[in-house]
Amino acid sequence: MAETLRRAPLSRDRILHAAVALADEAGIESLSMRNLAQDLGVVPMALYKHVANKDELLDGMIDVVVGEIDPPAADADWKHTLRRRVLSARQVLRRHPWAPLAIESRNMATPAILSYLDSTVGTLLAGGFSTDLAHHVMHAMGSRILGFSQELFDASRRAGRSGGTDPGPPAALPAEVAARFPRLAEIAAAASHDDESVVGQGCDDQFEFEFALDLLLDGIERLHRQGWTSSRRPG
Amino acid sequence: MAETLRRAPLSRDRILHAAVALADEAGIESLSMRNLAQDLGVVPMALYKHVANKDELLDGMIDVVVGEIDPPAADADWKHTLRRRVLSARQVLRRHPWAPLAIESRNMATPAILSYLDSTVGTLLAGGFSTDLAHHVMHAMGSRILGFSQELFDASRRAGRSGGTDPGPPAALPAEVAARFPRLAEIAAAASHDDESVVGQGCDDQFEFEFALDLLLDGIERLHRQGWTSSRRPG
DNA sequence: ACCTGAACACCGTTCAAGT
DNA sequence: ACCTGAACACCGTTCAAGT
Repeated sequence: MAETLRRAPLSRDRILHAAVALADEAGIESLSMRNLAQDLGVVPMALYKHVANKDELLDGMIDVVVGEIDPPAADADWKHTLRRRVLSARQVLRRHPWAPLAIESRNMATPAILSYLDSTVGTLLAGGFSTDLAHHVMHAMGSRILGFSQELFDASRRAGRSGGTDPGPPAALPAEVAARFPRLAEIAAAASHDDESVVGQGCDDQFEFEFALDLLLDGIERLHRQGWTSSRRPG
Repeated sequence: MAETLRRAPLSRDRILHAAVALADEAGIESLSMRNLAQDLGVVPMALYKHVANKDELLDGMIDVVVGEIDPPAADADWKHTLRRRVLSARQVLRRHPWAPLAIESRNMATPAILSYLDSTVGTLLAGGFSTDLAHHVMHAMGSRILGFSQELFDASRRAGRSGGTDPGPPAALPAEVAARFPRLAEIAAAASHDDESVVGQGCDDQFEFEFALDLLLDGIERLHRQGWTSSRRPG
């Protein structure tokens, strides 16, 4: 009897939150129906009463994450509203690092994502954007609108960990890599930008994210001011 | 004897190209060591003489794909050189639609990717960029520098396929989705932009990709002309 | 020494047997 | 009617047996 009372009765919501917690703590590769069931103190097949299959479980997890993003503050202009919301999305994704890949690997937009995108479009239209420009802007922002960093370049920092020990901080690039790719090494060495006290710390992710975000937002603002339409390319 | 002569002897190269072909044709989810071995007319364990494990196989496949990207043409200015190369990368990825997710899911940059990034940095530095600006530009371009479309928004087009039959073209959004997300429907309806003959065709992926690419390149060009440094934010 | 079949430790999911 | 253990059809990879 103690075993059956140990936890609240199973529900879709409890399953989804347990799955998110498992992915957060152990990584998405540890998320199996069997592991999840064990975490919940339940037999694996019990999960299938609440989620149809693993894909639907992942969709539900994505909706949980997207639901954590702050709603748009309606008191500011479109640019600040959008900027704040994207940065909020980024903070959410930092708590759930598995989410970007999970979202990209699903081939269907979930209701929560559609709702998020819809209200973002609303921000643009309320800011006076034509439907035409709003459309292209949504494409141009791409997954960055959900806070994705999509740091391909970040991978170069991890490029050296082939050998055994991993001593010290990831300062610049390993010597062998730096020798083969000298120009990568050159800009990596510039990574300790205006923060003087931080040397060989690697990149400031928040700075890089805002740099790219503002580059896009400023360009979008310029097109908007110029009354851009499809017949004229940006520039 | 006929069986043993049926194919060329196994090699790492032959394995990698067979794996790329399998992923291209049947999808990355069909790529298993067992399926790949069968395609090659070989016992599964034979593969392990040439690749250490499946992760190394994926790394090798990524290098094959990245190797198909045109080298930079050295005769133009940085902007056109970069633009052409990114568009070349995009064409390559369109032939290998599994590659973006595969690249993002690997946590280590492969030699071919590092080489690609290194020569791209070289283009920027040769164009007179400071190492500082070149560094942030690489981050801002992100995976788009490898031709990634990262069309999150594209997913909304596929949002309606829950029911059974799938009749006709994906014209705008399904009625139920359009009703719940009216502003998404509004900009989706604007998708048939200046091409008058195409109605309800969905988005022009190439147009959207170049729109975003040029938005970034134009913004980058502006910063470069202004002699941007870390102490001043873009804008 | 080389190759390879069987085996191991997992998966997601089906299905029939048990209550 | 509901729940669930065993089973099925897969994985990637180890390992020992066979040549």
